[in-house]
Amino acid sequence: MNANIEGIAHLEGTTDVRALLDATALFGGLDDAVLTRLLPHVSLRWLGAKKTLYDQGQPGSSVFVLIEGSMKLVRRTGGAREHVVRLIRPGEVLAETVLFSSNGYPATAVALENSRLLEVDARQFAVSLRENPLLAWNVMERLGKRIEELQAQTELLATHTAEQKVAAYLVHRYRALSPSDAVVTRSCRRSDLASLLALAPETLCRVITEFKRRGWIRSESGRIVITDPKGLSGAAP
Amino acid sequence: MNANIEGIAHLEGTTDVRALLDATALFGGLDDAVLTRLLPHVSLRWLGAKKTLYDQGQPGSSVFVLIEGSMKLVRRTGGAREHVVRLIRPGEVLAETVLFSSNGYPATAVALENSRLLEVDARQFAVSLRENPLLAWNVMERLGKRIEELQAQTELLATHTAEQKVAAYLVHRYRALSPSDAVVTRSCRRSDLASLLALAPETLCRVITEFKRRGWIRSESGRIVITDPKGLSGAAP
DNA sequence: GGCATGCCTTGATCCGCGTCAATTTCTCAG
DNA sequence: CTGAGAAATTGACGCGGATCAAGGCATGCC
Repeated sequence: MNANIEGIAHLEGTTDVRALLDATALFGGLDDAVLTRLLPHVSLRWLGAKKTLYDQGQPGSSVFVLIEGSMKLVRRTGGAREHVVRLIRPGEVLAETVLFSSNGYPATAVALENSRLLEVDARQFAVSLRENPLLAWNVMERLGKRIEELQAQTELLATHTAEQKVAAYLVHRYRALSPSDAVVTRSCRRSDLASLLALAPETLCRVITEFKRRGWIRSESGRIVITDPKGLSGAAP
Repeated sequence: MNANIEGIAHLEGTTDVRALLDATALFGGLDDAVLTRLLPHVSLRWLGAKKTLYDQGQPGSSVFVLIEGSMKLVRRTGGAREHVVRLIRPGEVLAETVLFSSNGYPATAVALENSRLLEVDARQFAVSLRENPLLAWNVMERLGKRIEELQAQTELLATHTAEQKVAAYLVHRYRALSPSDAVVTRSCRRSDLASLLALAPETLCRVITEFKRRGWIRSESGRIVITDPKGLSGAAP
């Protein structure tokens, strides 16, 4: 029931791969011929909650599009510590960089809930890319967006205090939702969100408590509900 | 005299735009016809030290390639504070995202020393992109690399202590150099480097002093010379 | 239902790093 | 060469958030 950015919500439950492909921002609006050639190299996959889709460093042979559910990307850095890099929602693309990099998957992908994805063979994708300028353009737009997202993320980590980070994140998510509802889905654990924002779980918890006290948010069966976007925006620089 | 990643060092001083274009990773190896069509929309620009190439938010009509010199990208975030986002060296591309985004330049570009750049008209670039799959592929590779760089940057900011940040940064730069010399060029001011690593200038200074004391680096007329890469790597997780 | 395991929450403590302030060194115009 | 302004350094101090520790609350397995 959550709002899907990419407008594929109405296809929930569909198993028609072609229809699903066509509904994504990446593959939408392509010539029938292109889609037809790509189709044999696309498959629909189910993934149970907490299951790993692929591991960091593993040679990457596929690109994915999340259809339903949610996932997290985790990096194991030098130490034993692991760091959540990105949370993924329906319509978003995973492992785009595999197309160009020979270093394999840059992070480990884990399902947060039962999920459904399209798996696209990277080699065939690359072939189609060279043949089809529109597809190439779509991919470039997508990569450009990723770059902007990452820049926003770096800025978030660089400049802000704990309260500012959380406020900025919540406002960001709030803006991505339909204006009608104020629910920020929290399918990930608090500790995952904390890791994404480079905070200790305890600190995140304290900030959330404080925001509740100020009447900016409310907790509702594990989700966070934004009640005062104005107030939050005031705390996010 | 410094090592240029992109192998355009031997063209220092050249004013032959076509030769310069052909030497870049982005436009190298293209058909003559493509290059010829693009050429009228490419110009060579000089920029004095401390001069601004373009301002954040300004509608972006050009993409640039740095030929000689060095630059910094600065973002003015909500507050008055400004944050160095990226340091740019010869061969690197500036403002790639202008091709896809309608938000104008995402950051302000300032020359750190006297610099020379190629200016490519964005509109014409986009046209060539649609017509030429090889060029499109080059651009996608470039964008993919940027994404990986940004991911490394986020990780740097997220996980590490001040010492780890500096050590990781120095090691990173050291690896990008030719193995023969251990000089990390420091054409930027300390405060710029501090901002890039999200540190107070004072903190950066203290860390550098400490690293000198440990015999890992040396100062030499404003540059930092790495004397013990092993030691540094040990401090970078 | 009952127990267990893991996560969230709350409290107490500590330390790294940002801030402020004072001194030294660098840069460059004249 | 000389002086002025900016940047780099060094020191003292305080705060924000990480860490450690303990208790409350879910979820899942038998």
